[in-house]
Amino acid sequence: MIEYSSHPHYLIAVDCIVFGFDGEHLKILLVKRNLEPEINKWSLMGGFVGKTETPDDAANRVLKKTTGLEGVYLEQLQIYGQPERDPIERTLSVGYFALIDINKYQDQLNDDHHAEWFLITDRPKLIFDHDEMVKDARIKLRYKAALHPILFEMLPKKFTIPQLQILFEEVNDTKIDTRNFSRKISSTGLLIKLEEKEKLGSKKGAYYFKLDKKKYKEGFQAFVNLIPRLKL
Amino acid sequence: MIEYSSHPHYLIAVDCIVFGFDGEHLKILLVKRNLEPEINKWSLMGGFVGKTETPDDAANRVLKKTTGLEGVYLEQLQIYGQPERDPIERTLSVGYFALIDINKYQDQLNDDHHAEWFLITDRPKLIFDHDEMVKDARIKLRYKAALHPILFEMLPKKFTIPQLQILFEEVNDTKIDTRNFSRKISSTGLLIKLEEKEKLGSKKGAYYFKLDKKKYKEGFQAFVNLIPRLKL
DNA sequence: GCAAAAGTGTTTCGAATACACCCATGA
DNA sequence: TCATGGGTGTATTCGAAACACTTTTGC
Repeated sequence: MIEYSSHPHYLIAVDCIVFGFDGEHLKILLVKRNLEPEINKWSLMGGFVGKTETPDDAANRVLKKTTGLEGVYLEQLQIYGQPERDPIERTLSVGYFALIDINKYQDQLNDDHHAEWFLITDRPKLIFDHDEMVKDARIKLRYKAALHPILFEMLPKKFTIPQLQILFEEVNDTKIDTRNFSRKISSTGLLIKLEEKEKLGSKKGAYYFKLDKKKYKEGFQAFVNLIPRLKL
Repeated sequence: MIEYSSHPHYLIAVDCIVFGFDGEHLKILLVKRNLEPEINKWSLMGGFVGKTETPDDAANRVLKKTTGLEGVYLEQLQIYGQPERDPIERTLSVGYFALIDINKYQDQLNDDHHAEWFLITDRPKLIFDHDEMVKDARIKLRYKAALHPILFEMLPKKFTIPQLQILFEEVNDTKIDTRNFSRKISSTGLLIKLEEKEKLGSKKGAYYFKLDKKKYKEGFQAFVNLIPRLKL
């Protein structure tokens, strides 16, 4: 029988950076690690890739198990493979980032899984190389969001233009001109204006919009250039 | 002692898609696989990730060993992890793509390593999921090259604007207006015009240019929008 | 009536495009 | 002298950016 005899074998893990938006700030979801080493330290949600799974499968499974989320936006970041990144045993980890609507899942999260949201700008130190992963994920999110309308994945079904703008500003760490922003967003044709108004954020109230799902799918691959000027 | 007892371990490989440009066409470098299974079939250059290596290290090593190339542009593509992608034993592979100047290395390649260049548009069927990797690499190359000046990595030290334009056209599978292209390229400030002319391609001859290395490094992260209109 | 946020319109500027002719040279 | 590819200039269009006022309504 043929075999790749002498080559070493390693554990393969996945780690998920979950981004969310609460209407004001960009946040990430963290859990307290439940195994040694580094037990009870803050960590990304991770798990090992099973025998019959692809890394994508594993990431989806881990996400479902730790957070109850299913069918969310999930994208591969890169592989992390420093030989000593896990002190116990060599483990290569495939980083993923996910985008979710915080509000939709908040209840289950707090109750069932001991996961907690942190401001992206004010989060605890994480185990292993997870801080590096978060940093990379943030850069990639920014990069991607500058060209593709993925940020809608973090908003509820109904949302207002001001909310959307704050999200863009958070992700890109910048201020955007209200008038130019709303014109640009309108020109994408991705939004459908609703009758209803949101009245919590202001006296006047802001109209709700929803995504035009069909156009969203069609236009997803198109470059849209949504950010005034991408600063790196 | 702590251990991650029961989780499965796998082989980790790297596979390199090497792009080159011969002045007329975009090409990729392939080798005949020298081990079972699929021995003597065309394949990407690959190898296993050693105990003390990162995947990046392994990719560089493989590239050096099979082609003699060192210090070339190398970027991680993604991980390929279908459980059955290698029929012998589960192996996850990290795909990389490299950009090199064909002419610089052509001699060593043919003599030492049995590697061969193929037109990207006319290449043999590859083993395992390598065709998928090539397809993905091409898309990523196009995407990246639309925003970053990476294509210079495939040109010799001295090159002409017409050569550069052909390269852009090949990568993007499109035709570009000569006048607009040269203006756009000039406006980047990345090129330095030389006295010397290239006389092989035409009677009149075309001026050689070289890269302004300093500006290239500075401007690498900046978006430059080098392609007239990116068609997806 | 006033504070606070929402919503909208115009002008300016620069980049992208479309387009056509002259130049230099070897054959 | 002519065929071949190299090199350049201009007008137009479109999108990006800068900029300020009016509207609504809860308090």
